[in-house]
Amino acid sequence: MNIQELLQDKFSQALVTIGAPEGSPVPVQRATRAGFGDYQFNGAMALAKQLKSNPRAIAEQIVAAVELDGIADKLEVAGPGFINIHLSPAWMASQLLVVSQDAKLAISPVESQTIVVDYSSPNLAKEMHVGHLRTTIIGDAVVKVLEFMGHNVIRQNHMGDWGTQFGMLLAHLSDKLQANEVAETALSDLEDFYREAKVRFDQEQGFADRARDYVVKLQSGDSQCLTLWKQFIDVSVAHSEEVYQKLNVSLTRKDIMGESAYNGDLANVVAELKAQNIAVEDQGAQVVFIPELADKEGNPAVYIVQKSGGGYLYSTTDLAAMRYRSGTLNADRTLILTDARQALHFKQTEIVGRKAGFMRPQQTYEHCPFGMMLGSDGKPFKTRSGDTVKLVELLDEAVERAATLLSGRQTDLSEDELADVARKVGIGAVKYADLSKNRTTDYMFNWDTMLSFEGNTAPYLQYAYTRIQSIFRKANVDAGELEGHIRIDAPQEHQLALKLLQFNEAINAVSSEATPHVLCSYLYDLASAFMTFYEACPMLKEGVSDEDKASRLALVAVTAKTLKTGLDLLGIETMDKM
RNA sequence: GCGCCCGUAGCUCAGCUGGAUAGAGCAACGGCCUUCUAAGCCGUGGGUCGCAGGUUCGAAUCCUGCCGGGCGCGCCA
Repeated sequence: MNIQELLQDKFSQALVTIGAPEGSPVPVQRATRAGFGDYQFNGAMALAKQLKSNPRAIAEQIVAAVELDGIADKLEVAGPGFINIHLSPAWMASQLLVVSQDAKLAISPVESQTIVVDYSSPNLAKEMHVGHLRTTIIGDAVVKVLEFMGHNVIRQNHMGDWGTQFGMLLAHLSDKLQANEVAETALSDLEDFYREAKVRFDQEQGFADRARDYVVKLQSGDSQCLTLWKQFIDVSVAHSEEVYQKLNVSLTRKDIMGESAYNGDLANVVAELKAQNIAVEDQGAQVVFIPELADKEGNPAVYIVQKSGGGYLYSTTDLAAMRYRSGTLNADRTLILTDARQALHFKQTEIVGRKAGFMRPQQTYEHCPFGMMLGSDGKPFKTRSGDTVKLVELLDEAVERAATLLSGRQTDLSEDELADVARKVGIGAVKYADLSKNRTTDYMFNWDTMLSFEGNTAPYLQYAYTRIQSIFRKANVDAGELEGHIRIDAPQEHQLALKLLQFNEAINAVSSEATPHVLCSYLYDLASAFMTFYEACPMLKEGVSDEDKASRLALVAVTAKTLKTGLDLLGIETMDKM
């Protein structure tokens, strides 16, 4: 249980005591500014209205009734009837002791669920570009947080490895191999390869027909065609694995469940929809009419599950995926991280799938949308030459910039250590820049913002961590062996301790809303509270009492542990020196 | 035309289960290193929270209507 829940519990009991109507809200929230305590209870005003009484008098009654002995030092009624809650330093210290002794930082236990997270899902026909960054790293952070909380998480990399464009690519690859090229070489640059194939498709006589022929053969399981397809997929998957590795993302080959995996089930999906009279034939295609999404004239939305030519669409694949996740994987929740343009599609898929019984009512289907990446001109992000920016290139540039910055600094790090720090700082900066935003609308891509190392950035958090490690080195202590006698005295110690105890609240928010940016801003606040503490509360300087030193080292040890845990969950690496 | 999302400081963004004087970072300006690592700290300036109504003791947050932008609406994914 986190502090907020604990206080809500206490206040809701107090409300019963003073005879408040049943079901009255219990608005406990973090204090909005310094001087208003640590938390506040804001329910007195609304209650006074209902009870036709004076809000300050109600607040006084609640203060008298609430049992916070040992938890809060002081409760004060302020303004129209706010109750400001000042937590007891001794209680906070005792809570920190619990946190410091628990590997999971005393994260509140939850009922373990099976949660499927569909993320990254690149199109294998092309190289991963900056547009894939969001789904990949947000998804990975969400997955790690859920696992940290004790859930059974199943990653699903729903790769785009199937579809009409592969006909063109396979025809082109086939020719390359005929000319004795090796697949790896031919596909070393997927963008170039795609462009070449496209040019031939548009211009070369007979090529388009061959391409279409390949699609049919592929989907009907022609073995020669499948071999060719498999070669292409292998090389392309290797490309994305290179990116995953650079990004420090936890996806592996066993998490791949591409569109092709559902190919054999698509006919069943349509047959079942037809059998249930959910899908009907219209203009030669198999469609589902969705009255729930009708326009004002009553025309239902149309959801096509099979083309008039017999081909299947991504709607069919997503229904098959839904059924697989619900049935075979037995998911309590399914989270799908894609860009916002697909919102309607997933809304429709859910309606149709539920109607068909492809998932159980209590299972959730949660589309987690986000905006597209735009250039500074407000248009979809492209390089000057009009290409998309490859993810690998962005990452390499980030590491290079970090290395340049490092080379200008005084350091006792070896070459290898410098390279390692540059990598962690560069990659961390890129990830944090994206993870820390929660826009469902489009957002601007900016090299300088993305590769910035100052202010609210990953290096700031990494730097806070290394400062603590540096203290431990100088003090010659092992953080794990510190005695936990924390005494909270200075206001900077109080703020830092408070922040540490709120880790729980941040984690909960990430898991329920799939919003890692809450964790980012929590960690930034924490690092910031530490920096302030660091300036104000010396540990190893002359004149510091042994007692202060021990207490502050212990406090800082919990800080380091929390920072590291939080950054790990975000997929951002820490280091001892930088 | 209908639907979804959005409009907060010069820029990029938090805040939106309604709570006190709307917050960060960058940019600008002024301080702080013979150092518990200045990738830092402290401070100053900067906002009719798109506009107008409504609900409320209280609205950036909820409701309605406008204005502005993005996206989506039958055989791409």
